[in-house]
Amino acid sequence: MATPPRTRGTDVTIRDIANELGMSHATVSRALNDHAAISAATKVRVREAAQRLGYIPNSGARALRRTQSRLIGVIFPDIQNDFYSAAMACLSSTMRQANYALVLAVSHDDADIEAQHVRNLREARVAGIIIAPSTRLHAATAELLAPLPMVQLLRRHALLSGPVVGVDEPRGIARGVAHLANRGHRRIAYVGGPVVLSTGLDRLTGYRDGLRKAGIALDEALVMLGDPRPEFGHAAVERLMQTKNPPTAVLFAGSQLTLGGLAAIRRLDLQVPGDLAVLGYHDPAWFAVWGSGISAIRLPVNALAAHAGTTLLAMMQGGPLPADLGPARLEPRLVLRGSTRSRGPYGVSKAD
Amino acid sequence: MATPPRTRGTDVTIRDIANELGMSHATVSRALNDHAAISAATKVRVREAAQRLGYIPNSGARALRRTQSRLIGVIFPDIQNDFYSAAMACLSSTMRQANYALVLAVSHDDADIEAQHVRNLREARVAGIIIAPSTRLHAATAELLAPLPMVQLLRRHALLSGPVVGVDEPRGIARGVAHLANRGHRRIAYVGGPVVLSTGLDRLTGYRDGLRKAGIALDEALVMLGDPRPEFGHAAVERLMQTKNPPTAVLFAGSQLTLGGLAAIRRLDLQVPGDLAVLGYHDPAWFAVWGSGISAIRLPVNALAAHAGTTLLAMMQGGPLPADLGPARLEPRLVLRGSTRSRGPYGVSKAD
DNA sequence: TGCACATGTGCACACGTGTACACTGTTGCG
DNA sequence: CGCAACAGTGTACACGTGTGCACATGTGCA
Repeated sequence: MATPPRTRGTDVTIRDIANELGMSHATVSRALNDHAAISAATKVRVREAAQRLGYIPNSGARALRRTQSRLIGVIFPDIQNDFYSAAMACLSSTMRQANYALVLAVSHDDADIEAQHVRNLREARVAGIIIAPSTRLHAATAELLAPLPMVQLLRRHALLSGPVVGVDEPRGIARGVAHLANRGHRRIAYVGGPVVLSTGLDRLTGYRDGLRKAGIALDEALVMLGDPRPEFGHAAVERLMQTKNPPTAVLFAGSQLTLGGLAAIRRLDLQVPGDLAVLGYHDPAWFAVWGSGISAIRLPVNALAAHAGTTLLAMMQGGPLPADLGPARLEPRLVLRGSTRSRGPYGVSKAD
Repeated sequence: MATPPRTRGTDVTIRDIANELGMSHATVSRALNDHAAISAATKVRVREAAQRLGYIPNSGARALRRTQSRLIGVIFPDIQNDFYSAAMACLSSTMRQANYALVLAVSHDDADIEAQHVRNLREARVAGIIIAPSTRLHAATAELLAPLPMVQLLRRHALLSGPVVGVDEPRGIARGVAHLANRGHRRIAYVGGPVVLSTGLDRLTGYRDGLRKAGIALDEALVMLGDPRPEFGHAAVERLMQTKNPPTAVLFAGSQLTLGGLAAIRRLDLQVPGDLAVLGYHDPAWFAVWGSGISAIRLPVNALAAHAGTTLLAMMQGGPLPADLGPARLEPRLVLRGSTRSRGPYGVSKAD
């Protein structure tokens, strides 16, 4: 040993490997990156030494050199929402297989928090972004995001560019309305999120379309719009049932709203579907076990997340997007359960 | 302009700012870091120029120099589980305020996937780890984690060191058993996860303790242990109710198990609590709206996550842990609802 | 005037990795 | 035998940031 091993107290570097094997760090670097100009024997020796010394590449340094990190930013308004947590699980698998790590930023639908997250993500030099933008996203945030490969998931925001991977919201809701109308309902209430949200507006549009097609006049008193949290769902149902001409069915355009609405239904001691039929959104797992089951407009969350992830990977490659990737508008599916069963005398009809 | 502005097509650096202001990049660096030896006037000029040019610090380069990143790895077995998604939301807030970003790794309770994640996290030079270790965590993974500041959340693993922030599992379950016994139940079934999991073992211990204190003999036929997913909960209930001496109450030691169990209960058309009382775990939001409500052993998830986060932050500071931080064993709380109401003739007793 | 001292800034190097270019040694061919 | 071609490796610099040290300037005092 001419020079004592470097004892910086920090990690093993390619220089340490080079010293160990008596060669230069350039050779080590090339060997580890499977460069063509390195002999197979050298590669084996280098890999073996790296293993033995416990070498762990420094991805920060690598990113600095390559001006390209292996991080992807995911910006969601609410990770406790079943849709987003399922999407996150799916994205995690997709991205892990491509050797990317996910940086999760929860915005709580607050534009200021979102702005701070975006700033942090840009400082970390993330290679791409998957975002369900907050309702009132700042223009400055949009500007900060503009240069990055980005896919919008479920929600879209006018200030953002890049492909949107979502569902045909109006059609999904309209189908739900049609289903309720077929069950004989004429007074169908709608409880939804704010129309400043793209999803909020699209779903409301679907509600109107559905009513029109069913030949039902829109009754403004049956439309409740507010923030998409359980509390509002609760308040909305209470207000709806207090009117002198209450609805016979209610469509919740969000799983959190459904949750709150069901609490009100329980508090008012209403029978489902006898007193009030319920159609939910997003179909979290517990919908299946609630009472005789809650019918739902189910979003294909896995397909959405997988498509968004694959699209982003393709965008980061830089080439043109393959035909089967890019913006997408998938179809929600109606899942029928007990909460919208026909209003027969005993509520027992199972036929559609 | 003596030299044309550098047009590398990449980001603005402190050198660009220095050129703009006719000073050296060292001064810019010090100004941005609020170094004492820089005049206030210079700091203002530098900040203003940084803002104007759209400078975004490169945290990778900064981490390289400081050998300290602003990333924290979070390793959870399942992000769709209400407990972990709630914990994630809470951690996200805590860490954002301390200017750390969270890298989320979902292990699906698979040691191989977990190992790959840990490897990636170490390559990213995360400053710390919050982990709910997988059941069969590899020894090599433990070794890879050893040098990092780390907090184990909810679950603990023998191969890992560092403080564990969890709950008093045996006590929580024992209280639940006591509650059921007080309601007159003598045949109390237990559906839980595998005992290789620390939580699985602790909860089973609590069940045994609870029975003993209530003077009830353990009936092995009423104990169902398997993997903690809904499917097993479903199968467990079906098997329990097929026996010639079925239980009158069942305690699910996991929210996913409860979900599956309720599906079976619905399928067998059992009345709750008339035919079978149900006590759940984790208390996700929908427990409150299911039927007349599902009683639950509620984990203080926000307190747990906040404590884990704060503890990790303190550990990363490097100093000794303050007295109020470090390992913790919080108390679960019993939340009583309709699913464990007294078995009176009409099941109407609301007392206790 | 000469010196000590405080204040503010620049120079040069370091962090770990990747790569253009130069260099060495070997082989093939005229 | 001389030279070109080639494989394999080393040297040197770059990526963006932080910091020890030296240096310049200004002030107060002997």
